[in-house]
Amino acid sequence: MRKIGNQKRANLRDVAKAAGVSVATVSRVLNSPDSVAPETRAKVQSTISELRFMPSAAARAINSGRTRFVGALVPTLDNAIFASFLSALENKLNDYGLALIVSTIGENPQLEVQKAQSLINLGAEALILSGAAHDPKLFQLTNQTRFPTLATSFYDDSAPLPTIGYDNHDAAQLGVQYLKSAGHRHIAVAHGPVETNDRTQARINGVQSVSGMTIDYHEADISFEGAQVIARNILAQKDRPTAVACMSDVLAIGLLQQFQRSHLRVPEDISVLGMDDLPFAAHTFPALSTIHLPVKRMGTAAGRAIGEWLEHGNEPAPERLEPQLILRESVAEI
Amino acid sequence: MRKIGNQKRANLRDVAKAAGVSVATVSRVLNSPDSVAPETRAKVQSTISELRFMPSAAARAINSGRTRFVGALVPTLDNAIFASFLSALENKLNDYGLALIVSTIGENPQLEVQKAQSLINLGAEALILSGAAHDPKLFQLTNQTRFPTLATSFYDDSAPLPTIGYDNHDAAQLGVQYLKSAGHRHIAVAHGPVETNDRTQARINGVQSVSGMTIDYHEADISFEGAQVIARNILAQKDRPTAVACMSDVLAIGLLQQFQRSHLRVPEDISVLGMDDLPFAAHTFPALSTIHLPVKRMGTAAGRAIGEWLEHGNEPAPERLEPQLILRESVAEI
DNA sequence: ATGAAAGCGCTAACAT
DNA sequence: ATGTTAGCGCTTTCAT
Repeated sequence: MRKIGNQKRANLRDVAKAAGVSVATVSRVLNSPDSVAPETRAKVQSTISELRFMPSAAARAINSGRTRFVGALVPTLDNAIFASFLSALENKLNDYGLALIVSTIGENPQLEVQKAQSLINLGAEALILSGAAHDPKLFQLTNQTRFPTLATSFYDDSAPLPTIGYDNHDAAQLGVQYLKSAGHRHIAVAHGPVETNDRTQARINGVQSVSGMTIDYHEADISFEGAQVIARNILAQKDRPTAVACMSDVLAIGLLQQFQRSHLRVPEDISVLGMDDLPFAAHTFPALSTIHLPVKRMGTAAGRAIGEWLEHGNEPAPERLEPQLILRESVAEI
Repeated sequence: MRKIGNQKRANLRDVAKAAGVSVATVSRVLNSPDSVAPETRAKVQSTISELRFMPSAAARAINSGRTRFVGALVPTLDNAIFASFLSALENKLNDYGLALIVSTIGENPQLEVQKAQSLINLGAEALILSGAAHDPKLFQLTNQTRFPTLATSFYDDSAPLPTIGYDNHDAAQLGVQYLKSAGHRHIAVAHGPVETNDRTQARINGVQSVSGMTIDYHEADISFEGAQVIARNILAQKDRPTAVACMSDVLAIGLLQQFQRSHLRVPEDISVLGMDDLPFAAHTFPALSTIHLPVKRMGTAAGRAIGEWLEHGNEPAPERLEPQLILRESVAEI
């Protein structure tokens, strides 16, 4: 038994004995107070606080089969996009009396399976995933057992899992179309690794769906170092594009800095468009024009979906959230 | 009982029956495989995977008294400082086979007590706090029961709890001293709310410890909006300071933008010094000089401390991590 | 309205 | 090396 310090934690029996009732009665005041006589209830409740009694979640779980927490798997916390999502998710979950436990998995599908496994072992009642690309084993894990699982950060109403998110294809298309309407005909696209990230792939498809543009593709890590590499390559070009569409704000902000450092003015000499709408994006100089991805709303929607699923058995319907063009100062009309 | 889909989850007894051994043997191959004959072990293991058996964490916890997860309470995830800390913490914890569950509490001490309570209810084996200011009830909760609790984000070897962190007083002092050595004699200090944040208070004390400076204090929310207000106030001054020391990078980055927007050059017209060293800080234009707070190392140290405490009973010693001056481009020597 | 008692899935003595 | 069995702290019938 786990004892902390000297006095071991009081349990149901201790309370029952001290209050002069049976354990069943104590359990009742905990779970259905109305079924207990007011006086009895009052006495039990006061004994509970006297003894600082706290029901054991484990013992509860073993009986009720409910742990009241769900797990989320995200690539990283080191990215405001996921952090915002998770904080909105946690808030909504709390409305349903559900706790959230977060695991980070990098971009490693194997690790994801493993962490999903431990989350389920731990007792998670549902899983919330990011993106569409997952190890098949993950689906074995969740699909076969019909384990409540939700995919986020993308929208696809024909996916094997319910999805809640924005359409990455459309988001990128929206950006490039805007660039086109602003008069740009030759642009660069800066994006992260395609191989390991399905959302990036979807965005590139969106870019390609816009006709009548000359487009150079630059792939690098989504990091400031990656941006540096891309900037160097763009700067070295003989026929330089008039704008660069970044598939991530981090890349855009990095480019902003690198261009200015090379005495290229943004947007006079070259335009930069981001994607994500990180908190910082509005506060760079010049302020970044970007595609806003509704991650807060996504977190709230995911929380509600899971809450309804677990508490009322309503299986979630796919939900599509619209990305939005945010015009600030980093793109010029030409 | 919780059953998912049709076939209820296999349990120890099912495995034992199917493998033709006793439940104890199955339990043994799970917990001390070496004590089981190789053949028996092999048979049991194969039955385990056939039946997709997964031990129930709750049942385990109830017996062993161990849940193998710890809780962390942070103000917010919407701040790279905490996100970095947590990801390092989680990594280190994983080395000890410990999982991390994160709760966000804003700047609300009441909420902190409440969330701490639910974490403990849930079965957390230890708690990791941020900062020094907590509701007394929190200490009742943890101190009286000698619940393993660690405080981070500040250092104080005489605190009631073991602390792992940097000295906020020294960090601020370091910054202002640098400004002084660079020739600045009249500076502004931009900081967040003092009332609700003990770390901010400590930093201000550090600022005040430097003599021979004229210092204007500007308090605002730690946000870009807050920075905007502070920038307006500084800009409106007749006798303008030559530098502003920000107690947070968010404030510094906001100021950078606001100053440039008002056609004030940084650092030629006014210097800006940050604190935190957010990932973005190196990639603003001009790049931000700042005080680096070793949050990654702090996360690792905290993870190790908790791991050693829980796994080997070694109570952690306070640990002091040094803040570090990072010279980039936003401060001029005059 | 309350109590007695049977488990839940597992671990840990204790036997063999 | 393996089995038997008594719990762990709680919820939940089923009686009363």
